[in-house]
Amino acid sequence: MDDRAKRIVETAVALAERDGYQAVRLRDVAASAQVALGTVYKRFASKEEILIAALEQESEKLVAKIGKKTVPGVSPRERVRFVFSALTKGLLRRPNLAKALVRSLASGDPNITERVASFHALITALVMAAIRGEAAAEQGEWGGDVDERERTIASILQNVWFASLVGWAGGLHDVPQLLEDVDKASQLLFTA
Amino acid sequence: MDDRAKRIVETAVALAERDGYQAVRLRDVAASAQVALGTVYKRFASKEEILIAALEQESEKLVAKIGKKTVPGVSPRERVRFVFSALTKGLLRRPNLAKALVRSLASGDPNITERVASFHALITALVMAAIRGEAAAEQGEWGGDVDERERTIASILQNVWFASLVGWAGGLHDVPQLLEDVDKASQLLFTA
DNA sequence: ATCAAGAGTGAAACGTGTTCTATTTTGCCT
DNA sequence: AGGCAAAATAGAACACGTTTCACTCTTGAT
Repeated sequence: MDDRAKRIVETAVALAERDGYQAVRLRDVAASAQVALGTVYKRFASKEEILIAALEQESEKLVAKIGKKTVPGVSPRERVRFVFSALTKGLLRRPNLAKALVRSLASGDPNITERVASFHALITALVMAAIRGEAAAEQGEWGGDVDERERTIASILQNVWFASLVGWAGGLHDVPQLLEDVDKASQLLFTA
Repeated sequence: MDDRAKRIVETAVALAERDGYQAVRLRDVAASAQVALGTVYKRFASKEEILIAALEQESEKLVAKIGKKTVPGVSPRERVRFVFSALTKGLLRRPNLAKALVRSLASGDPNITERVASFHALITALVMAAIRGEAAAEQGEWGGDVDERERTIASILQNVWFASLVGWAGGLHDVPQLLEDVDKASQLLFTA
């Protein structure tokens, strides 16, 4: 990502953080990033793509921080709870930004499918590491076998988390509720 | 819902079915429903609200059909699979419409929170009936105790289904994949 | 140093969701 | 029937994502 692209994403993040999705007006983004509107569209195909790039950036930061050291907790359930709690709180620390990012993630825009899949993979890796009680591996770092059951559980938990995020973004429930829902799912899945 | 509102929703459904979300141009909806644009906005606050009304209508039809008789299957897992399969196939029989409706459902628009919650409640009721092996009850028809564990499982499955629908809408995976993901979750949850 | 190609720019233009206004129609009360 | 308030209408107007255009600037190969 070149300099201009970085400025564009940064600006979009700043605007989304202050006033949410609709406040990310591309004319403002361009002006504030000291770039012409055409340049924005040379770098990004749409507003969604800018926000997905922002999500990538933010989530990579978060995942790097969380995945750096071994996740605390004596059981998979505790470790998973820790990871989702850290992810959620990290993301939702800036609620307007988070809502905007979740909205893009859930937009169903076919042009960002791959990016969405990457995000899912990133979270899944983190959750699987938590289940095993390891530090999140760099991709392919550990040659070990991938336990299918663990992958399934991680994927289910991630789906529950994602659906809850969407619910939170729409005002359906608050963060403690969200974390409890994920934890209840963990509880059931890990006693199976 | 009065006559005009019905025509508006019907028209929106027809347009979404033919060419998807972006094809639901409110000027066209108004023209095709023989109504002025202002009248559309007197009935519905936004395009999302029209589509959510359509979702309500469609899902109520589906749920009525599916919930009418006792769900077949000898285990909760089988019955749940049947219900989600019926729901999914019923909804996705018109893929463009389904994508548009899922998109509205996932939009995170705070103005439709209640409607989204109703939808969730509807599905949850259906799934809980399937878990118990009953015909889906009318709300409050049976005075029985609400098993918290069953509600939790139903809610988790619904979240997995919803997240998968969003993934499907974005081209992340196909229907068999979606159904298998929900079934895998069932399998784990019901052996707990 | 020159020049062609690509990148960037500012501005206009377009499409569609949403809002607003002035006018007309409708439904109802007496 | 006459009159009035509410609802509907046609159409303009506005906001913002997106596209296009004509022009200028940068850059890298020769």
